[in-house]
This record gives sequence, structure tokens and C-alpha cells, in this order.
Amino acid sequence: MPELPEVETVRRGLAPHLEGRRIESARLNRPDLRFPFPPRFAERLAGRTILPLARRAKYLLVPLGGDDMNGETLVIHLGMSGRLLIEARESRDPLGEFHHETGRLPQHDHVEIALEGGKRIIFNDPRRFGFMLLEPSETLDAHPTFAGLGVEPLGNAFSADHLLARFAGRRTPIKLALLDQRHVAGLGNIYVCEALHRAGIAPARAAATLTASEAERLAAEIRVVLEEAIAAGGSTLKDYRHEDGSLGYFQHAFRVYDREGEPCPKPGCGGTISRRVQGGRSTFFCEECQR
DNA sequence: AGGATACCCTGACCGC
DNA sequence: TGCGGTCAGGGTATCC
Repeated sequence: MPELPEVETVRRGLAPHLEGRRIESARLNRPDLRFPFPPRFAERLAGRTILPLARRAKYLLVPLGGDDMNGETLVIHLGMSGRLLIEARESRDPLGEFHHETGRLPQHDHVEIALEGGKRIIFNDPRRFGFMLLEPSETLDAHPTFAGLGVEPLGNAFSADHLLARFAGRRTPIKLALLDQRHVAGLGNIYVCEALHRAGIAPARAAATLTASEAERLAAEIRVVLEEAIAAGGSTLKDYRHEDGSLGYFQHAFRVYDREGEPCPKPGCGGTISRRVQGGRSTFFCEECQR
């Protein structure tokens, strides 16, 4: 599912197709995703010019130029199964038929945005955990969705000291603290499991017990695992495809995620990967080398 | 107020 | 083959 590296990969993949282009029209195939679409959504998109794409946590930001200074930003969250694809207009399949090239079902094409020049952006999301916002760019940071978000894990404000300060006094398991978007924004279940394993820290430990040296290691490993995934073109699970719909997309090899029962990949460890539910979600870890 | 839990949704998978 | 049950999970609402 799309976490920060996947969203960043989508951003980079879409940018050359979108930036500087004008939106000809937009079409909604249903009234809502996770939430209802913004009022007059399609009308407000039409005619706008797309400015340079950005990302905040797992949100893709599509700033739109307006006739005046009051530009709005299209915010896209891919949820669990959301995909953005670019297609030439004429490639459209009849609704309801399997799209062989991309493996997606057209009945889940919820939003179609026609660009000047003939290409279409398609938002396809079977589970509809995704959602979209259209908000004034000026006040985006103050919007409830963004106001409480913590620091970017790849940004300058993220550090061992930041983790120590945020986790001080917290008795919540460190796995859950890392998933809490108020502390660090953009980490999901997969990369939290991977980072804790790389750092050798047990996921059940109280967040407050993190030592200074462990915080250094954890902060470093979080950066490394995210940067590796971005460099690899984003990781992929099950239904994710590249934004252009191409097959043969890179399959990232996780060290512990979804590897219950397999040998711990850490050299010389000899442990076995366990699975435990924390906060209703699976944690994959090694009891031997994560302390 | 922080922490825990339920919920949204569909497709994949499994056992019968 | 079909059917029911389970699981996946980010963000949000709601509970204590």
C-alpha cells in the first residue's frame, strides 16, 4: 500500500506529465470516496493550470493556478488501494471490463481528469480508503488534515533529539508511537516494522525507554529505509502499479514485513520472524535481535 | 487528554 | 463451484 516512498514516487512520476498543463475538465463517477468530494469539485478543477507537485506525509499536493492570486491545492490521499494513472484518451476501455494492461477494474475509476493535449489522469481505488480535498493553498497548513501533522522523516527537523523529545513520558509501545502521525508524519506499518528491525529495537517497548544512542540509530534507519525505497522507485504490494500503469514494476524486498516464520535476515542472528498484533495491526519483528 | 477500539471498503485467500 | 469467514490497513470518530 502507498506509504511515503510510494507517494513520493508517484509525485516524481506524475510531475513531468502534469506540471504546467491545464486541466480541461474533470469527471466524478461517484459522489464520494472515503468522504464526499468537495463541493463543485469538477467545476473548480476545470480550467486550472497545474503548478509544481509537492508532498506532505502521505498526501500528494497538486497546487493549481487560478485567474487571481487565490489558488487552490488539490490534495490526494491514496488510502490503501488508490492508484493514479496516466492514459491517452483513446485507450479507455468500456466500463466494467478488466483493464488488461494495468490490471485494474474500470468500475473503480472514480475520478477522471482530462488534461489539455489529450491525456487523462485516472484515480482508481477499489477500497475507497482514499480521499481528495480542494483547499486554498494559502491556508492549507491550517486545515485540520495538516494542522496536527508531525515533522517529515526526511526533513531537517527530524532527528534523534526530536524522537527523544516527542517520546518522553510516553508509555505507548514505540511501534504505535512511530505510527502516530503527530510525532512523525508519513510512516506506515511496513516501514515502521522495517526501521525497528534495522535499528534492533523491540516494537513493544515503551516509547519513553528509548535511549539516546538508540534514538540516533532509529532516526538514521528510518531515513535509510525510506530513502532506499524511494531510490528503488517505491515499494509495491499486491495491487500497486506504477503511476503510468506499466507492469513489471519494481518489487521491494522487505526484511521482516509479511515474513512470519522466516529466518531473521540479520547476519548471524539465527532468530525467526514473529508476528504480533499491536493497535489492531500486525507487527513483524525478530525477538532475538530486537531488544 | 491520552489511549484504545470500531469503522469504512473490496479483493484475496482459505476452509468446507 | 460457491459460499462464508477472515484479513489487510490510514485516518477518523467515539469511547473510556
